[in-house]
Amino acid sequence: MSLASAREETSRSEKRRQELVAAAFDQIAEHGFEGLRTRDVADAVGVNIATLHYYFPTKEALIGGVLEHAMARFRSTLAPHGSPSTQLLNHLRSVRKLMADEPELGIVMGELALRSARDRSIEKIFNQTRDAWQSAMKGLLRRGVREGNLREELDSDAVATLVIAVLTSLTIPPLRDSPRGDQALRQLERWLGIGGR
Amino acid sequence: MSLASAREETSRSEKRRQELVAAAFDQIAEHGFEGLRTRDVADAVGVNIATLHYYFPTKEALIGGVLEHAMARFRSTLAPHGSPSTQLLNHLRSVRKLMADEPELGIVMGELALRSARDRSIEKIFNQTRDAWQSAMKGLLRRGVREGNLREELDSDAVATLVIAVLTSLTIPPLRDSPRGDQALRQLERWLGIGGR
Amino acid sequence: MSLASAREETSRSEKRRQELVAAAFDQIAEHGFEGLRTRDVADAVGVNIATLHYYFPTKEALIGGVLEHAMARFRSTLAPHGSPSTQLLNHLRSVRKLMADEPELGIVMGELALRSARDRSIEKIFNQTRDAWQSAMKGLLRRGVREGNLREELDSDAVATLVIAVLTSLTIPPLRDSPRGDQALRQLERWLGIGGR
Amino acid sequence: MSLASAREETSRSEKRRQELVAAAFDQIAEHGFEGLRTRDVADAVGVNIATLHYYFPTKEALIGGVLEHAMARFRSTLAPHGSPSTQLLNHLRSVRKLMADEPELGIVMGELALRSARDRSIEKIFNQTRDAWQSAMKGLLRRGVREGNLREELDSDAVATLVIAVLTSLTIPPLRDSPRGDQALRQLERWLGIGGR
DNA sequence: AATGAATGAGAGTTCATTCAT
DNA sequence: AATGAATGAACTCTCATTCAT
Repeated sequence: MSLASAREETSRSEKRRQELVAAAFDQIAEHGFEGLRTRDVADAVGVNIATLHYYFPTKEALIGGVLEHAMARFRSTLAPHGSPSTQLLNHLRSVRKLMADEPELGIVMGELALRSARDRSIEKIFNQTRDAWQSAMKGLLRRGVREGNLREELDSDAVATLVIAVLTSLTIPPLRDSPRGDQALRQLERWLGIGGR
Repeated sequence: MSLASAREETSRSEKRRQELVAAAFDQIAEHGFEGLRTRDVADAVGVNIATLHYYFPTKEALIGGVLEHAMARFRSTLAPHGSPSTQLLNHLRSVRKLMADEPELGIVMGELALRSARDRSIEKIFNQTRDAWQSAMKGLLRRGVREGNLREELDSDAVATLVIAVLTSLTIPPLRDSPRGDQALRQLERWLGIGGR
Repeated sequence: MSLASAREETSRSEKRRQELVAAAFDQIAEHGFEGLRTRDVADAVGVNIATLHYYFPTKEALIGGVLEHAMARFRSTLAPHGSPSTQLLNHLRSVRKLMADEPELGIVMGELALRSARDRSIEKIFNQTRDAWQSAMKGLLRRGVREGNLREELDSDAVATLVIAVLTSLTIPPLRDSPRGDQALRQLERWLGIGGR
Repeated sequence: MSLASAREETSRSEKRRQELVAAAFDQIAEHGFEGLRTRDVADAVGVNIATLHYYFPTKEALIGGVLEHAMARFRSTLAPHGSPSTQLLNHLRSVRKLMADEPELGIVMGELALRSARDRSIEKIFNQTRDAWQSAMKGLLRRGVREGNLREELDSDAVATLVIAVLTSLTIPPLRDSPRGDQALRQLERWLGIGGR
């Protein structure tokens, strides 16, 4: 087998893994963990249930794949550029946009968040992501104050926490779909002194 | 059977219903909807599984009971008195206290919130509660502004939404247990101009 | 419910347990442990597979029931009366008869014996039975020598072991069905000086 | 391809077959037929499961290989030399030694013996081996009597059967590991008038 | 000669629900 | 009002076997 076809082989296999993860993701978004059935996942991809177990030995392993996928999808929103206040504004709006465009991601994150209370491996990854988010946010706020883009009196740590709290609440159904999410964010922007109007 | 014993009979029956609901509530808090088993609920109360079905014909009916119970428990926190800004402060703190003292309620509310995306009957009750909360909050803020306890420029509707968003985020694991919940709330109080310090 | 019907209830339940054990016994006799399927056992009794699990939570528990049953069936052969040499002769012949009349018991004992090498709980019960058998046999031989029914020079312990070895070998297919089993036993009787001819 | 390399190819292929048979043998010894998994066999040899099926089209075929292997291993013990009584003694002791040194062989023979009740092809080979063994033993005894090494009154056929029965019982767990196996054999030697103390 | 990927059939086990008592 | 017994339908996971490469 040539190197090229070996690479092809690898990617074909990896593709199947991702198809399965994507299908599982969709199932969770639609029916919750409560309604996640390995057979439905396999059916959605069009493979036998045994094939699913060939890639993911247990349901738990499949969920692990979904966790990774969701986290990666979410983290990709955190890449910032521009002045601190612009970055902050962009971040708030891109998270909001992400939740509006892909409500499934919000649902799955919510399901994972709840599950993190019962599943150590999920909890660990969740905490890591949250800490990274928190310190990125804090650094952004601090730089904003230093560069004069944000109000002086602002306590970067507490505000970072509050901002994350508000963004997190966007994943919860009552706020996700309604225009209230936008409303809450705009008020936050006002208090932060960014975003105009 | 005398009227008295009939009433007794009824209340004894009602007590059993509530025991079952409480046990189901605990199960959901500990294992999520994913891990809710009617048999475990019956065992926890010490009755036969068939007895549970005598009181709640289906699992859904039992979950309905839990929903009612959780909502009632939560709404009881919303009864305020004192000046608007004091009321607001009290409300923020009592919700925070409730989440700290009874984390199970937060978990179950979270589980129900997620389920509301899939279950019309839950969604309906959730929306009602949210709307009642929102308009109570809005009224409070408006009165606060009118009476001079709160800043003039405050847009009562947007702020009400934001406050509810922050309070809601307290039910989510990453914020529930850590001191960050308090941190976020204190920052919110500062922005609202209540709570001193 | 009256005491009588309670007793009836108990025995009806016990009866079902025994039906299931008997069916499992038959399956093992016919197909070995290798071919033991809980579904077939349930079908043989005419109940749903879930009913089987109502009585025996796991397959292992069912096998435990079969073990008990087989052992009890076997031990019932050990009840002796008459003079020692008569008892000994009776014992040899009744074990042989048991194996000839109920070859299934021999097969199942063989399957259990092999499994005892891998399963501590089976091993334990097997060893107990063997020890009880060994000491009963030894006592019988010793009394036989003392009462003059058996040769003086006989080493009761070694002979007891040998007798048990020969009887045990009767459960193994090559000796079980053929007339060779009888032949071996008759030779043993001759050496023991019992059984005439 | 030259003749030499063709032969090499064949023998390399034969070697792989034997590796697989040996691995299957070990699996049966450790887990019984009940726990024999073709995948484990392939893994033990370090080849893909599909490779196993290249050499043995079905699991039955693999078991056939194990049967042959076990029988060959066992028959090799039956080659005797010396005077009849010495040969007999050697035979008893070498069988005992074989069982003590390689208990796996005993286990696998036991598993095969049980399976012979259900599998015609195993039964056939088992009967052949047993018959060969029986007539070799009988001839040995007859010659022993003729040459004055063994007691006159001895019925060679019955005694041969008995000896084989005792040796067979050595493969069964309760007698295999304990010192009782030796005890039984020594008593047998005493009755045969060979081996002395 | 060897492999990765895939599968059909079936394994033991679970669970909400029912029903006679 | 309460129970023991029973069940249908499903669930996750397993295994011998196949096939394209």
